[in-house]
Order: sequence, then C-alpha cells, then structure tokens
Amino acid sequence: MKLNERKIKILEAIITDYIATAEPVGSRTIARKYDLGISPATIRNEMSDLEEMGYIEQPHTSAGRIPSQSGYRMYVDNMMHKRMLTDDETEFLKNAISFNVNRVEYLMQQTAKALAMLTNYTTVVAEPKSSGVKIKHIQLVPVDKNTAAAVVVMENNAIKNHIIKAKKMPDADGLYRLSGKINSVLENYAVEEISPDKAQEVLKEFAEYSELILNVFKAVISAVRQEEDIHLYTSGVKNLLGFPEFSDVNKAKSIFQAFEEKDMLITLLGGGENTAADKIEIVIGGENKMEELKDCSIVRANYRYGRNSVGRIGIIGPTRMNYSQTVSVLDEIIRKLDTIIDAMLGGGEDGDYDG
Amino acid sequence: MKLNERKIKILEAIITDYIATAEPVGSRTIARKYDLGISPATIRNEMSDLEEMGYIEQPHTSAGRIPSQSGYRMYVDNMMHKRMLTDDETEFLKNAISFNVNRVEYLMQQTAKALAMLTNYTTVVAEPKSSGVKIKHIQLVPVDKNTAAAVVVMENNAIKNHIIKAKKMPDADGLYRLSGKINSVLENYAVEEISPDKAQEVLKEFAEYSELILNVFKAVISAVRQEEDIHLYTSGVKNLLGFPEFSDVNKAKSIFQAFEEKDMLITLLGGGENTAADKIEIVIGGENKMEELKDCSIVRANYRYGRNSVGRIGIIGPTRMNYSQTVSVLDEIIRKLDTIIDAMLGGGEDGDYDG
DNA sequence: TGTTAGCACTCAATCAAAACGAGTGCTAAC
DNA sequence: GTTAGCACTCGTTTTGATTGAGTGCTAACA
Repeated sequence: MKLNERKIKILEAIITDYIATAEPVGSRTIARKYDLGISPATIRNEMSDLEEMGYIEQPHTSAGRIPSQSGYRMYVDNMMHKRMLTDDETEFLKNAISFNVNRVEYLMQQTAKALAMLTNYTTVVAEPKSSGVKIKHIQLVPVDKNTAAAVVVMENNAIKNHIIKAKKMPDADGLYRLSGKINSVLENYAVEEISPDKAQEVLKEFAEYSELILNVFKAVISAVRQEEDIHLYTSGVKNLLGFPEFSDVNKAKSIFQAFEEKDMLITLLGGGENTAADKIEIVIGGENKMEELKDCSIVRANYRYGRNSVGRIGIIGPTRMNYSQTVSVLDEIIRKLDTIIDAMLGGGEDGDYDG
Repeated sequence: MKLNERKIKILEAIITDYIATAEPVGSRTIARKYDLGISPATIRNEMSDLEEMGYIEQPHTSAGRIPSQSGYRMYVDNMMHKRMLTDDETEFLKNAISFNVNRVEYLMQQTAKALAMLTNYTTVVAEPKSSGVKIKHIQLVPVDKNTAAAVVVMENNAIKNHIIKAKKMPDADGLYRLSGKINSVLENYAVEEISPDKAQEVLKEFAEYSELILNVFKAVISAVRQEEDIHLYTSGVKNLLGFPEFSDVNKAKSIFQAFEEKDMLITLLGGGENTAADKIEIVIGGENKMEELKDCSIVRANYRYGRNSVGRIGIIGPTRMNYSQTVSVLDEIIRKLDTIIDAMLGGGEDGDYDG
C-alpha cells in the first residue's frame, strides 16, 4: 500500500493532535479540526489503511487512534520540520544563560535548567569528558607537612586537583623543583598513556622522595577512573509528573528510579558510539533498551568543548513529546553553547576553564 | 486533664500503628494488637479524651484516629526511645560507606545514598561550609600565556581553583615568586577578611603585573559568593513516591518541585541558626514553614568537618515516618562520619581534602 | 466510680447495574 | 472514490444500594 499525500496529511494530523492532547484521536476530530476537505467516513477508511501499515494503533475498539512507534519514526524522519524559535523562546534563552560564565559547571547547570523550563521536559547535560586529552602542566602545591596537592592542567584547560600524602616531603622550593621534573616527564601525554615506569626517570633524580613521587603518579593515573565518573546535571525531572501518561504513581516511580541511576542516564545519553558530531538524534519510546523508559523519547546531541572533547545533552519527554519544538530548541542551544564555550576557552587556541 | 500512664500507652499504640500502616487506627485494633488489658469501649473513652487534648484527631466521624502534629511532638519528645541498630543495619552501613575515601564529595554522596537506602526516606547532605575558614596557602600555577590558576589551600585543607586571566603574565619562575609574595600577604586570613587594599602591598613589589594581581584578589574574594553556593547531595527522592500519602500525583509533584529548589533544601536543612552541635533535631509536618512539605517531617543534624566547619544532614519522610529508626540511624552515621573525616583530615591537626 | 456490653448511627469505600457517548466498520447510495 | 446512515462495541461516568469499620451514648455491672 502506498503512503499517499492524503494519508500523510491524516497521519500528521493524528500525531499533532495526539501530541497536544494525549487523547486517542478519532475521524470526526480530524475532520473538524484539520481542514482536509474530506468526511469522517473517508478518514476512517484511510485510518484503517494506516493502521494496517503499522503507523497508528487503536487502544481498544471504540477509541480513536494513537501513533505507533513507527508512526512517530515516520513523522520524525520525514514529516517534521525544524522551526524557528519564537521571540519568546529566544528571549527566554537569552536571559536564562548568561554569556559570561567561567565555570563549566555553572554553564551546564544553567543549560539544563533553561532547557527543562523551556521545553517542560527533563534535561540531562553531561560534562565534556576529557579522556584522551593531554596533560599540559602539572605542579605540586604544599598543603601541610605530610600532604601536597598535585594540580594538573589539561590541554583543554581543565584543572584537576589530587591530594598526595607522603611521610617525607620537601619544602616549598623543593616541591617546586620536583614539580618541574615531573612536569617535564608528563607533559604532552594523555593520562591513559602514562606508564608507571615513567616514574623511574624522576626517581633517579629525586630518590629520597620516592614515596611522594610514586603517589603522584598513582594519583594522576587513577584520574582515569575519576574521569569515567562523569558529572551529570539533571533538571526538570518533576516535569514528567505533569504528563497524564505518568499519572500512575508506579510508572512515575520507576522513571524516577531510572533518573537516580547514573549509569542509566549515561546509557540514555548514548553518544560516543557512532554519533556524528552536532547531529541531533531522536530515540523513540522502546527504541532505547531500558524497560523503565519505554514510554519516553529522547532527543539528544553532542556539543563541542574545545578541540578534543565533547559533552552531551539529552531532553527526555513522553513518547508523544513535541519533537519539533524540542529539536529546534536543542539545535539553538547547541549553537549558543558553542559560542559561549569558545569565548570561555579564550576564543582561540588557549583559554581558561575552572574545573 | 492529665496524661496518665494508660493514655500514654494508648497514644503510643496509635502512633506506632499509624506509622506502620498509614491507616487510621480504631479502638478495636488497639485492643486486639496491643495487650493493654482493657476493652475497646474503655479505649474509646480514653481516645475521646486524647482527642480533646489535641494529641489525636479523626479524619471523619466513622474512622479511627490518627496522631495530630502535637501528638507526634509529644511522642518524639517524651515517649520515643533511641534504639540500637540491628545487625543488618550495622552491616549495611559498614558496606555502604567505605572508610578510605579521599574526596569529600564521594563521602557525602555515599552517605546520602546509604541513608536513603537504609531508611527508605529521602536524604539530603550538605557539604561542610567553609565560611570563616582561613587561607593556609595560595599558589599560582601557569595555564597558558594569558591564564593562570590560583590554587588556594584552606585551613581545613579544602582546595579551590580560580582561573585568572591577564594580558601580561610572568613565566613559571616569576609566577612562583609572585605566589610567594601573595601568599605572605593572604595567609592566615579568612576570605571574608581580605580587603582590596591588601593588594597594594603586593603591587608595590610587582607593579608590572598589576592586572594579574588585582584579578587574583578579585577571584579570591569572589570565592565568598561561591562558598554560599553550597553543594548538596540528595538521594532517594523517589522513595517518597512509595508512601500512600503521596500517591496523589499532584502532591508528589509539588514535593518534587521543592526538591529541585536548592534554596528550599537549604532552608529545609536549617542549621546555622540555633542548633547545638551534634544534636539531632526533628521538625514535624507543618512545623517547617514550607507549604509543599507540610506532610513531611525532617530529622536533621550537624556533622563536624575539621575544627571550624560543619556540614548538615537531613532525612525527609512522611509525617508518620519512623522517627525512632531514623534518629538511631542518623545518630550512628554522624558518629561514623566523625571517625572517617578525622582519618581523612589526617587524624590530627592537619590532613588532606581534595575539593 | 471506673469498666464494659450493647446498640443505634455515621460515612467512606466497594460494587453492580444502567446510561452515556465517542468512535468504529460496514453497507448502500451518490 | 466519497459519503451518509446505522448498528455495534466498549471504556467511562453516574447512580444507588450494600458493606463494614468505627464511633458515641446508655445502661448494667463490679
């Protein structure tokens, strides 16, 4: 059977209406609200076809139709248009995200909150991950007589602290000299590339501080694991409670459960795998493998952070979410973030990032 | 009217039962389940008195009684006993909170999660706040040709980074020397005590880097504001959904709304004000001023972090929460945290903290 | 004087039957 | 190919009766 012009119009009407009302939509409604110039009876015939083709389904005999998963898929892939933001939306974003931020956390938090408020869905933002990013500079700073902090500046200007303990510790000047040596050995290597035998070079020269040096290397290397423990910013989880599809407390509960599991959220955001940069991806309903979120859709994308690093944003709503608006808003935000981050990182090669 | 022995027993029975079942409890139930040696009729008379005294109330004529706010208050203040933890609970805590953590964030996160799982209520943990804490050491670390990081070690070994930008920047050795000077001026002052004219002393000696120096001072001072932006760790919000009192989606929604407002949570945790250290406080139902949380109670307390700093923990459940268990568990955790933090801070005067 | 059995009364909760109405599929006419 | 008409389906809403947990009151009892 062919999906002709008229069927497309009807399918679109059904989806649009269902997105707006969450009620199964019947032939009469379509005839009344959408000016297709045909009678309910004709629409019924077409709907019968659409059902056979798998794009819509009937909750029960005497109800209207609702879009099926492949109906949404069809809509999203072929029928939906990205629209311009309204003036209100643009205005809102302008006020919600301040241009001058110098902490990536604040930016992420603001972004998550702004998106959640604007779309009325739930937003999850993952901090840019820095695996593979090289060490630009490392320096030891005295803390107390048995403790120092190793301050590591990454290629993308992220800064990490590690607490180092050792029984024997040089004085401030000694620490500074030792830092220079360690620095010369580690700079321009990604954390993943550091092997323990790199420590030998330093040990040769500063044998008496072997404990301290080994601990520094250990701490820096273990940072890989910490990197995996990526920061997520979630906002607007409660928004989902407003949708009738989650008015059953048990459903709501299982969703909230999911949102408290970090691993779950990371899977949800996907990414890394095969995602083209800057491409907005839409995962509809059961397409994600997570049972708890089978009634949810996710609109997600990467954002760039400096040269080597990307972060990830996902907007989660009910399957009948407003894809068109969501995609438009997300698209705009990604572009905006790009500008802000560019400015934050100093516009060019090097910049600043307080992490 | 006097609250005699028998009335107390009956009130206790009502509260215990209601905490367990969330159902209004009637005279017959008490006679059957609690061995008071008196008949339902007598209990009814006593209940009638208790109602008049304001300790219990009746949802409607033909229902049993439920504890009123002052009923809970009476129970919590005079009748409840702190109990020992069960072996299971002790075991759980032992596994849930690892003794060897070196990041305060992890510890807080673990604590929140453990408490939420153990009590099945919602837990909020606030990081220790460090206002008033003195600067122990400050050092500048090069980032790139226009950027440096100011690493500030606080008296309680918290470490903060600030990004500093300046057009003219000394080389690494120059930065190190400048650090020494700044350090001599700022050490042993609390951030709040730093006045801009302190910068003058440094400027005299390093006039050519005035922009850099002024920016360092600005950044350090602005840290006060950042301190106010205290970190909170929340866990188990979804637990509340399991309680029948929140099975109405709208109620649930307003509660979740509250939990997304940081200010709200901070008010909720209270503290600072008039709270004796280590004393467990209980706020029952409407006693907190927040409309959204009028059906919730909070059990909260301080925990010590080093010498000058306290953090705060709150456990939030329905008004009919199990106060006895909650208090016992919280008490135990506070004690445990004390030990862990002591170890983390190095057991004695000085320690390490990676923040 | 305190306790208890008995009883009439209240009222939310439960359940079944009836009425409703939105929507469909089919048929026949246009 | 389109549409009006109509019988039919089935979830939802309404209504009314029933149930049962619980109370307050009264009168009898120890």
